Amino acid sequence: MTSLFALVDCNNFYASCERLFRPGLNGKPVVVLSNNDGCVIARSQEAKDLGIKMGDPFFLIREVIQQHNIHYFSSNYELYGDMSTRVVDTLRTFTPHVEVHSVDESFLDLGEFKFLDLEVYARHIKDTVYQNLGLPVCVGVAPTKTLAKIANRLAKKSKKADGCLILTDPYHIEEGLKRTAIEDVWGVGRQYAKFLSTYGITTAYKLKHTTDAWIKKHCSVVMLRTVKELRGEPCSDLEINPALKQNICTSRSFGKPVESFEELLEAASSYAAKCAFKLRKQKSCAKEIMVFVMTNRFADTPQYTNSRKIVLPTATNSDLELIRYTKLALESIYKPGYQYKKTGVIVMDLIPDTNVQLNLLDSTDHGKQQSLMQFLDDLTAKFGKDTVKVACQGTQQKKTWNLNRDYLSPCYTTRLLDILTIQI
DNA sequence: TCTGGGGTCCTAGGACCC
DNA sequence: TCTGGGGTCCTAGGACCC
Repeated sequence: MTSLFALVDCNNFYASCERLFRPGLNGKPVVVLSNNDGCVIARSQEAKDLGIKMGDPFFLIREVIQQHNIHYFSSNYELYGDMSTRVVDTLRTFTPHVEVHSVDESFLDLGEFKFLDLEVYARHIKDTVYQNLGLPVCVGVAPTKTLAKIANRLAKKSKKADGCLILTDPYHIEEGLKRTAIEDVWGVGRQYAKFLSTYGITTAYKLKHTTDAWIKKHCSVVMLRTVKELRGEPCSDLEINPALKQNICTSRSFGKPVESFEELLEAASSYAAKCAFKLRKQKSCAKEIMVFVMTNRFADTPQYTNSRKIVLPTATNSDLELIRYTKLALESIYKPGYQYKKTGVIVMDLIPDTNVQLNLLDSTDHGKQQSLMQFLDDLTAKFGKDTVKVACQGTQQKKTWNLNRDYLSPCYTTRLLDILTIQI
């Protein structure tokens, strides 16, 4: 009984989403920028062809952008998240066995379909997503997830494949691996690619034919799994119900440097509230909280980075509680006179919210907190985020520490309420 | 002026126990 | 003063992914 996986991957996902609602941009170069419009995180094919690289700082490529009339957007995660959900909904009409691997990639277990004409089936998936949503995807099918990744990549690159590639025939697998550079193998990062190359292992094919003993000795058990997957031996199953997160982190770089404690606290409190919201969404409570601050490592100014972890007396997912300890932590690491660039809040040691053990020395009324947060979440669901918040998150509309998002597209598919509010 | 954010998994080494 | 070895738990840090 051999296994069979499909990897469905949206092409240039963020750029494609931006283009959906601006059909005039079809065929034109488009890039999407990271938070604070810092660097390029997505490119349309035309932008790639112009030599724009992933991670290129925006300010360094301004000239190229103007010269070739490249269209650029601030990242609009509301839009991408919504489109992502719709893609997955479409994929689930093919099989319930879908692993949402990232915002633009899903694995499908096609084990039950191996007697179908896979070529036809894969193309049907691709065409259906395009018909329903207008988003182009590529489909790679193979006996393991690692091979499906490679099939998908070849499907994207090869004109002949035209977006769909079935990699099940042993001869085709070998040929595919020969055409895959070592750094393009899933699980081989920059460090290992460099290391393996020094031993002449420069392709997926050569990696596949390296002995287990050598891999174990020089690499890791993780790499060994990758090698086995290249040989067609599945080491990773579909994860349909993802495990609850073990840590949740919310952090941002500031639009402008921040010096005052008050502003830093506004930002950190907002991130703590965001963590609390994410905790409630997965029905967890945190037993520890960590707050960090850092200055701009690229700037020629005095540098300072520090963090403080606090073990909470009672596990919680309340905005108020987490903000209280965020403030304590921040007070203990804040030093005046520095230009802070970033702060963040990480909640750790998460447990199900039904397993919270009360602490006798803790005087907080947790029942009251819980109903307050439920009420707050209801308000948010009804009226949008930040309808109600804790005062130290700040009340000014435009905060100095806010993100720069100067080139934001409208949230076409969500945020109806915002649009209404503006019109009123 | 301007360089992202949010995760996972594994390993090594120290502390501690018996 | 000499002085073993194995197990567990925790933490920090590295590598990777998208």
